Amino acid sequence: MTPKTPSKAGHSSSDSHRVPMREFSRSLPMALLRAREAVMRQFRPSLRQHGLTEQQWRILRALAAVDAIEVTELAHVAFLLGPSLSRILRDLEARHLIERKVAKTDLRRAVVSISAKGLKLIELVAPTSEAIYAAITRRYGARKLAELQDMLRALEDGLAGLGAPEEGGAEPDE
Amino acid sequence: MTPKTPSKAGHSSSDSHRVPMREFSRSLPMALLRAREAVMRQFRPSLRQHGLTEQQWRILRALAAVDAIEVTELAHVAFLLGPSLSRILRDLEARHLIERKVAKTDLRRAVVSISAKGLKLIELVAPTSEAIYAAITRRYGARKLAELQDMLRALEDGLAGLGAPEEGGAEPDE
DNA sequence: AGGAAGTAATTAACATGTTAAATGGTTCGG
DNA sequence: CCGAACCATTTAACATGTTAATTACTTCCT
Repeated sequence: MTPKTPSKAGHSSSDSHRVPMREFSRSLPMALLRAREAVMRQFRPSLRQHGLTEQQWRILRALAAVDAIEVTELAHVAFLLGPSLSRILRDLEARHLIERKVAKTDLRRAVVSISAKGLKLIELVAPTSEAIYAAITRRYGARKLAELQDMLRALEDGLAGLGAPEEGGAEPDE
Repeated sequence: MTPKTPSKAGHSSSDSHRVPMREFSRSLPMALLRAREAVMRQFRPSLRQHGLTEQQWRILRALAAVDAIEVTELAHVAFLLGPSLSRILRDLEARHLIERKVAKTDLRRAVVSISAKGLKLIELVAPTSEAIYAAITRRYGARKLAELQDMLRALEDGLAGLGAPEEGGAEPDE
């Protein structure tokens, strides 16, 4: 039925050119990407049904947990770069899901908060989202999931200062 | 150092609005995203120095491992969606890093292969890339790294058929 | 005070992610 | 042999990732 038979178009592992490199499917970035995609694939349809992208949902959730927050701090919390955040906030504000005002003490800073409409949307989406998360947890095992998260955090922390030049410390040579 | 002192702007955990939701920083998608970003942050500067994006590098590496490959299969291997791959192949071909020709047996299919120039570029970048990977492995521990990869693959496999409707097979109930 | 340097946010420009639609080619049933 | 259904690839349209440049405001130094 499915003519999905590979093993054609030439040969299996024809290394006519061969550079000494990792097998690629075994690379850590690829493994992380694939795992994350497998997870997000579960959530995207539900979010899309409510007109939200993954990043917009991240922002709303972050806002729902606080009274108000400055843009820079929001970028940090939601793990988004400034330019992305800027565009998304413009859009969410136009949809009246958030509110924005300038800080009184520093006119450069903007303070963002979620609106009543935004809260209503969250309350609408949250149950499905939590159900999906619960299903994933059941499938993978709560214990194992916690362990995975620990290992991911350890990886992140371990790499925190590898190629990143320490500010305040002179770089030996160059 | 880091004036990352929260606990201002009102209060610490001001739950003026509170929706029953996971703490967010503890969400699996976020953990995977952060970990992957920490890893990629190590590679990007080197790739950028050679005028390559992460995805372009993925494609060149995949091509270096085979003689030739069809576009659909390449998309699968490099974990890219069709439209992205289409654009990138156009660009790489214009830079003469790859070559493309139509399949003789099926005029719809295109067959792609790496060029001599592309191979030279890979040989130029690979040493640095491998050195970075080695540094990460040392930092995190080879054993632990292998374990992490196993857990990531298990997660991916476990989620393979959760929300995806099985074609031809009825979904029992859970 | 006043200009140099620094900072917060946005804008610009290009590359990719994501879904839908279009294009060109193939296969199959009648 | 012809059209319907199907398939591989590309194009379209919009949202985000990523780095550099701008803009507006603030601080600091003399």
